[in-house]
Amino acid sequence: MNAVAPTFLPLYRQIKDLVLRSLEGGEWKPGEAIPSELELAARYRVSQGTVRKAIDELAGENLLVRRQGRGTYVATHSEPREEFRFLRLAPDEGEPGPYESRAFECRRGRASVEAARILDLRPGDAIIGIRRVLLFGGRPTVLEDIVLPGTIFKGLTADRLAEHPGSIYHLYETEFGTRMIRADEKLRAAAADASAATRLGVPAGTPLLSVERVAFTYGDRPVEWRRGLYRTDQHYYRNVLS
Amino acid sequence: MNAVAPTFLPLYRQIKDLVLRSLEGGEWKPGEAIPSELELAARYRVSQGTVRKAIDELAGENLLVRRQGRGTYVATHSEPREEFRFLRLAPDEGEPGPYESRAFECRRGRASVEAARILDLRPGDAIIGIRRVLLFGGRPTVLEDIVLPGTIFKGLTADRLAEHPGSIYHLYETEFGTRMIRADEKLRAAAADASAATRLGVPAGTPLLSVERVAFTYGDRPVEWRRGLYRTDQHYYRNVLS
DNA sequence: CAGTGGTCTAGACCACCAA
DNA sequence: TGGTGGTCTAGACCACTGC
Repeated sequence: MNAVAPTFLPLYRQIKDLVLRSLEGGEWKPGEAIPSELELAARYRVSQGTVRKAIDELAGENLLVRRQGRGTYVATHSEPREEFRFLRLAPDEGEPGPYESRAFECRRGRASVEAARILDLRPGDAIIGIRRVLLFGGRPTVLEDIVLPGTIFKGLTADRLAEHPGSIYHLYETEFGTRMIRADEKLRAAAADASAATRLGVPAGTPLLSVERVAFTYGDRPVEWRRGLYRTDQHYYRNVLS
Repeated sequence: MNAVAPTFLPLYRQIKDLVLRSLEGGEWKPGEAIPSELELAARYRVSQGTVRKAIDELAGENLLVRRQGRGTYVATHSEPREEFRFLRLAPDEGEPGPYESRAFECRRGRASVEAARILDLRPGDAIIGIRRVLLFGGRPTVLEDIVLPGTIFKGLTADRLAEHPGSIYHLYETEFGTRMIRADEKLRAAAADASAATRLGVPAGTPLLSVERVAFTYGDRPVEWRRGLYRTDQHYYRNVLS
């Protein structure tokens, strides 16, 4: 928006961009190790310290994971520590536990004007719509509507959703080569309508937490739009202000 | 909790702790500049690079602010950029604007068992309870109950709240020498009870966003507990997952 | 033991700001 | 113009991992 053109781009920033391009292009895949700092320094003709600073920033943005004595790895949504990075629901009592996802709808459609604006498409472009419920301890707790660009996620069906273990972002990553790296959320309180009430097993009118999310992949490209309705009678949405 | 005793404490970590102690002890006050990197390097008998890494971390935690060509400053809640770090309410249309705070209650009391647990006090210890409404564009939007330890905030009255411009954290900082550096929040959806409905000018039963916060000062000491009820018909709570 | 990331240093130079 | 933070280098050594 109001970004000022930098008068000067430090070397380590340029190196960071080069590494980013390799990540984006799939030269190193999620879960794999990238070359050692000394190798990268030789490749780019800079000192180890400069590579180090570039990698530091990428690790800070959760794109890479450093492991002392072993190497630096491309982050992946299959790691347990990533499991609750994008799902900030915690139970009132005890630790966040496993959940079950039940997708009850998955169909192709056309982007509305709003969906097109948000996902940077044109109205009428192919999209895929998913509706699902998340169950914690067998209890329906989250009802979600997910909208995806059809071109990227072509071939995504309810069956493939059901087959796939783990988080949906893990599926995006392994099956469609699209890694989510950041998301913006807008939270509101809303009353359950008849449909949501039925799906979540609460009376109509029950206050629910409405969570609208736009998720981005490399280069700040929006590739997922979803709206969730959360029951918050036995869970809460946790956040840290720092 | 399950932190492993580090077998080895890097030098820059020790320097960081020393700087932290000076901040905590008030050697450098909010808004002031701390000594230059070279001065600190001389004081602690380490290289500039080591001081640099320590300061980098403190700046990353929003305790210090670097300003190229000028120096490094102690962060303060009086800066505009801090204004919305702890208030994540944004209007549906337009940019976050100024708001007005009306404290309609401010009284001394005794800590309940729950308040004592959360604020690390003993039940019956002195506390101060504040109730206030935040107005955006003249419209009541947030209703908050704030609980503070009486020993730290002795002498806080409704008048002083009313006199003070800017955010309440700015007041804590300037009047009571207590700087908030981090907060945990738990979000839920709740229905407006009669009292909240009146204060916020909505029908009873209206879904509201419930935000419970525990805020911490240096050393992870909890010093504020509050619960807010947010109208979300023209505003939303923004969050970034990264 | 070899290889990786992590720390620390000393010094040079650059970009930015205030006076 | 001097002082501050910001970048970059080269090299030494330490801590951790896996073979």
